[in-house]
Amino acid sequence: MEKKSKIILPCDEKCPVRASLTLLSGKWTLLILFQINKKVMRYGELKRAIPGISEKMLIQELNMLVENKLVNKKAYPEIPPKVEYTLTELGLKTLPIADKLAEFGSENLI
Amino acid sequence: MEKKSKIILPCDEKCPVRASLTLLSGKWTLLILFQINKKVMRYGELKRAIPGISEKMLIQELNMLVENKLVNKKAYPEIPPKVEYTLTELGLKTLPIADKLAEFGSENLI
DNA sequence: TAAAGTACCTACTAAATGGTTATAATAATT
DNA sequence: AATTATTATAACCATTTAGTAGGTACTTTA
Repeated sequence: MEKKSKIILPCDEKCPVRASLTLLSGKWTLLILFQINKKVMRYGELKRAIPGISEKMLIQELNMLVENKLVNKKAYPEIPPKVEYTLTELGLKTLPIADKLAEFGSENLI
Repeated sequence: MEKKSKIILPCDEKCPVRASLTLLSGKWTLLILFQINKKVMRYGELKRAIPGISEKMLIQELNMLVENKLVNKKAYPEIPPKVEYTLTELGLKTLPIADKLAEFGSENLI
């Protein structure tokens, strides 16, 4: 009698999907990256581009993304203040993920 | 004097990225779909495949995925119980998203 | 004189997520 | 005879995440 034991390789902390999700799995994260995209976006523009997000979440996520080097922040010492956000090289590399989300959404959900 | 007004198209409830994220943005969701992949996975196998997830979250997410028709559930009326999970056609269509997450993770995070 | 716009920050509340323990029923293993 | 394995559900509390409301400091517009 043979033992049929299925080999399961557990996805631990080195699993690439898990690592990506640790960084990107928030409710708003990928949407913000997608909205910035290849553009230069100011804080207020992003706020208007993403109706429904609270100012707190937007600034919190932007700060997180800057910390994790997905987004560049350029502040001008002017009054009224002017701050521009762009994607870093690393941030640009998340766009294919957002593109797949967009593809799945438009083909199956909308 | 010209007015430079940048046109911003707000991403509302019909934005495909948003619609996808509403369904998939959880911390574990895409990881579970990725683990099931093209296989037939039992509850216990998934539990071992995703170390760190609590039983509660796993069953909660599986129920949600079944409800949203991304996952099929086949329960055998046996004792001890045996339940098999597979991806539906719709669920299979989320795999490209997980693949991009895996790609991003292995190239930039690991 | 008042309101609107700019990019935030802080305190508080609400919701989502996570963890633990207990329960079920029965076959196979120790 | 007791333990382990199986797939859940339910109750409870702790923690994390998200949302709400208000304020700051200054300028321009009405």
